[in-house]
Amino acid sequence: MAEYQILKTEGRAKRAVFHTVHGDIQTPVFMNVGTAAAIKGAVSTEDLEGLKTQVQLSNTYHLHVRPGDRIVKQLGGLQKFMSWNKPILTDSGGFQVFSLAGLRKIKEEGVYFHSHIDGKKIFMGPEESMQIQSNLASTIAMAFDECAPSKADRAYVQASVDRTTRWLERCRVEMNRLNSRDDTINREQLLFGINQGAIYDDIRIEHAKRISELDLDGYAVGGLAVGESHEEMYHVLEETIPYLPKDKPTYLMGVGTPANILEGVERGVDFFDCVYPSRNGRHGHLYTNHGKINLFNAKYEVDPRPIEEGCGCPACRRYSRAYIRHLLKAKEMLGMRLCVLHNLYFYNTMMEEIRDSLDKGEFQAYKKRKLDRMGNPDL
RNA sequence: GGAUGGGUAUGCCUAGCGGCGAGGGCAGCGGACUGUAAAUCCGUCACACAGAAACACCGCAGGUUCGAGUCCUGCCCCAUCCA
Repeated sequence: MAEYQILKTEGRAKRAVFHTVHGDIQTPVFMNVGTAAAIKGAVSTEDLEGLKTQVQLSNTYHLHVRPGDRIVKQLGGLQKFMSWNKPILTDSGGFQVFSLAGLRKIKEEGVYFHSHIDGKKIFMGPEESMQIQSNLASTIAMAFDECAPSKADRAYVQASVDRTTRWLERCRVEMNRLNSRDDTINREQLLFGINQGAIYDDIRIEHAKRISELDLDGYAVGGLAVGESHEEMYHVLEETIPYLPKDKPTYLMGVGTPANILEGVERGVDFFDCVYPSRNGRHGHLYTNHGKINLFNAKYEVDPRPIEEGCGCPACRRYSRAYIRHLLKAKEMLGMRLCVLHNLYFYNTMMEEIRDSLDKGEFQAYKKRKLDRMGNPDL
């Protein structure tokens, strides 16, 4: 059984440790996203060891489609498969209900997808999602939910949230059953519930109260950063998190920019994840303490400086902006790789700084300094 | 000297075969991306402009035609082959 231990608080911000069978997670933490059991951009497990990565996130839907969760199970689970012996969180497929909206139908029993790879029919309900995640043997499994678009109307959101609640109850029963089976690889697999409700405070709060009664291992706020404004997102966090269990970790799914993370920590979030550092890295957008830069821009053509002065990442320790820009323009794999390494290092380092500042009771000061230096609040 | 095939916009390649203010691609330049259908996508890429108003070049010069990038003639380049 996992233990969530709060070490320090500052306002609603929390500094904690989450003890799991796969090791401790120091929070607040940014999980590095490797959807298909790999962080895109040719990032290896060895790389991650030098990037302060604590947790990797992989995806139920994608790994079910390819290579197949049974194959991963045969090979000893995702940790062995990927050669990563630290915690892994698997997303449930709930986000694909949103992102693959054109390829699926939602029913009470679950969701019928057409595979984005070959069009094959795939059914995924709460039980299937739990079975797949159990086969993958991740440290933390996410409940199967519907991530509804932020602009969905009230009636739709209410119906969707009610269904997500029923699904959550089914997830819990199924996860308990799977964890008690002898042939389950990780019999201590944790289950996090997901709060939904778009930007309707009352639906969010009501749902938070409902799922809190289920005594799950952690609670996520989902359905944010899907079209609403930053203000709306922060408002939802302020209104909703107080109704989630204080003695369990809180996870803000799919978020976000460095500024989003600082605002999230302030409102009580422990876990974050986002494709930004990896995707933006592949696209040549680099995070620095003085704002985001686009290495494709002509002004970096003869820039001999590293991406960021003083940065300890593998890209900044050796290479110039001009060289990496050349690699990107020449479509050399190394270019993307170095950029992704830098961005992950930037994010993971920022989380380390956040934890340090919380330890010292100086989070507010740190946050202000960081945001001032980065300039653009949307970063 | 002869034969054949070509020359398409401020860079490169290419579509066009009588209605073209000329379509694509690459390169360039800029932008987007939030639990990853993304090494992707979008914009821009002579000047100007959506107007009975403009007209800067489709190797160059003529010609045929209501109308020519497209057909004809000559010339200039390029490529390949033959002397």
